[in-house]
Amino acid sequence: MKKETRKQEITRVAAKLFKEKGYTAVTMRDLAAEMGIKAASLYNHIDSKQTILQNIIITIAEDFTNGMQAITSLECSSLQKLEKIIALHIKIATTNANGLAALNSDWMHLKHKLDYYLKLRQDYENNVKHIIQNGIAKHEIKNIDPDVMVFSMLTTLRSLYLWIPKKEIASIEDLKASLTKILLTGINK
Amino acid sequence: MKKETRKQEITRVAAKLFKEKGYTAVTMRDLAAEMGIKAASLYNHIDSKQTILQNIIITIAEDFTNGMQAITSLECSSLQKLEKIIALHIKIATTNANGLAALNSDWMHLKHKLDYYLKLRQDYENNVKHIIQNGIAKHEIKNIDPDVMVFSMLTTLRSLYLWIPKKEIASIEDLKASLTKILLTGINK
DNA sequence: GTCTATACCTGGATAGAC
DNA sequence: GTCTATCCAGGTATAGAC
Repeated sequence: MKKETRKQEITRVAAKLFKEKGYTAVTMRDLAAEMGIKAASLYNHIDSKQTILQNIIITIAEDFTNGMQAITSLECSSLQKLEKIIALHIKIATTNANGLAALNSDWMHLKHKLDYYLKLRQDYENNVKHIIQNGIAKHEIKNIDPDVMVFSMLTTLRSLYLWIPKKEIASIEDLKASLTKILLTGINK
Repeated sequence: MKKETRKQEITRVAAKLFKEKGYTAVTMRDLAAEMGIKAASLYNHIDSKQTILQNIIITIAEDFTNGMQAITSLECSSLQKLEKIIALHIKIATTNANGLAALNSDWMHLKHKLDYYLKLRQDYENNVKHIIQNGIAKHEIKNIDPDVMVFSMLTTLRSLYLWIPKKEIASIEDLKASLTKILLTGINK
């Protein structure tokens, strides 16, 4: 593990504050105080508040895109692919819960890269939908409105960042098992 | 339907803007412009930006609390109660999607009533959990970690406001049916 | 009920010393 | 790499005329 650069440290601390109060409500003075320095000093390491947000969000969005690319190229059933998607979300939520919060709550405050983000997000959703549609066609998945399935599954997975930090590390595997059961087989006995 | 007061109109328009940009990013000038008046004029009808947020959030939180109270006092199975909860969320999301957005994204910016809101929210979650635990005890519901079930179900339902405005009014009943199937019986055939 | 004018404060960001 | 000092834009809110 390489030593964290000052820029990375700022990005990490910013993500934590963004999660607590939201991008707009966090001031550069707040961020500086949390780092133990003055606001002006931040600008030796970063260009602007906006680029901090950009770095946080785009990094994660690309992580999801890469993860999805790996999954779609797998030779396996639709249900197995959905399982891999659940695992992908759990992994990213475990690694970077604060960044995910910013992605989920503050993406609309992106400036230059807003369109790029929206495209990555749309592509990702389309991929999930295609997997589900394939599963329906192959009679692996119940014939329910695929849009509702995508919505239900992705909103749960996208909210994991709210929840995972409260769990013990050891129980992440349990969470994965429970969540897979709930999302893929339902709770009705 | 009574005619909307100016205060109600401000609250409604504010909720719409809060949904788009978040509470902190919306200025009183933005709100005034959307109303076609000047910022100073708003203060003849409302006390502060903060009380607008408060009115939006607390009204909805109390709607949920009242709805839950009605459900818990019903004499029916746990699954039927969960179905009623789904219906409650769909109803409120249909009636007031913008207000729900503020509740979900901006509750942390409440000042005086933050603790009150958090209590209502916690009580609500506890009620859902008890219903599920009862269902497990009576073998109506699979024996999966009830916390994960509550999380999965409520995060989906809490996000409905993002989704319902995109649907046709006529398809709300379809949505309810699909969502009930997905949340209560899963998608695995 | 809305306006203009304005008070007062806090935000992001820069300049230049150390 | 961090500091102090500062700029200036834009925020909430009030006073008082119409």
